[in-house]
Amino acid sequence: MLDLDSQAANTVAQWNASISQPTGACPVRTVLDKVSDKWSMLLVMTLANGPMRFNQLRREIADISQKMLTQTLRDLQRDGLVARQVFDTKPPSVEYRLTDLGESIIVPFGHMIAWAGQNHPRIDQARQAFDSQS
Amino acid sequence: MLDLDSQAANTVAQWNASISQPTGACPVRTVLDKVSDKWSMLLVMTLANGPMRFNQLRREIADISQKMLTQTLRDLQRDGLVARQVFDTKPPSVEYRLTDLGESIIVPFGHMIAWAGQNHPRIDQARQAFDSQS
DNA sequence: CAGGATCCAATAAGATACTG
DNA sequence: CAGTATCTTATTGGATCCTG
Repeated sequence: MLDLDSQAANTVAQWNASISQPTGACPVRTVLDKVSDKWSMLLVMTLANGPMRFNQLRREIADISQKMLTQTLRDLQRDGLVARQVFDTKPPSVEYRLTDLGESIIVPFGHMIAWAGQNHPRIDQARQAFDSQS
Repeated sequence: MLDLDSQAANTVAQWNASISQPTGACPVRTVLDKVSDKWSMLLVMTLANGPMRFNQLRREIADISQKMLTQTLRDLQRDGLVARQVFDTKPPSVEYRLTDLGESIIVPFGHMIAWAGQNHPRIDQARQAFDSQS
């Protein structure tokens, strides 16, 4: 697979360039921190179905604590992935929606999901083999 | 952009399917845990340049502790992303290399890196805007 | 050289109670 | 409804010492 190899080589090159940057400014880590975060991507994917209000998200996710929901939403807003709109009703209502930037991350994230779907069986198999012989 | 939207829609569909699985068996989480891990992907990318021995990796990465190097390598081996080969010399030498599965994750990971490279400026800008007004 | 075993500090996250 | 504030616990990672 020449195409796979060239993609991989390109990735390695980008990676090498990104790592050699000053600590804390690494753009890759900036993104990976979002992806790796326990709730960020779950929220992004939930909001991919359309704008939602605070307690709506809370019900949708169910096992997220209110603290983590607040905190994760604020971080996503800070990074420009999510927009927050307050409607001055009483009681107040606040709506969250993905920005264009927020929507765009779904695509590369999709490649990870696709890879996960395809290779999860192999990983699972490797784990069982490893665990059974050690 | 119809293509982007259809990719995103497909991703959302895959995601919805994956989440509704029994807790702990979610293939997406399995992969994200690797990606999100502080050292896993750094090791994978380092090994992308070729097989390497334990202390060689240690020097290459420099700021990884011996504990984390051992632990991360074992996890990667358990997941079938890295192969460990012991040469019975004295003192013993152990070589680590990516498996085919390990190499293949570089591709989807590359899409994340590319996204990061393209959108890091926007994220940075959003952060500054957010921080300056709150 | 390639780790194993401990101990300790930092961070992340859950539970709970309260507010405009 | 949409949060804030605080306390406590769980997880992660680093430092250090030891071994075949």
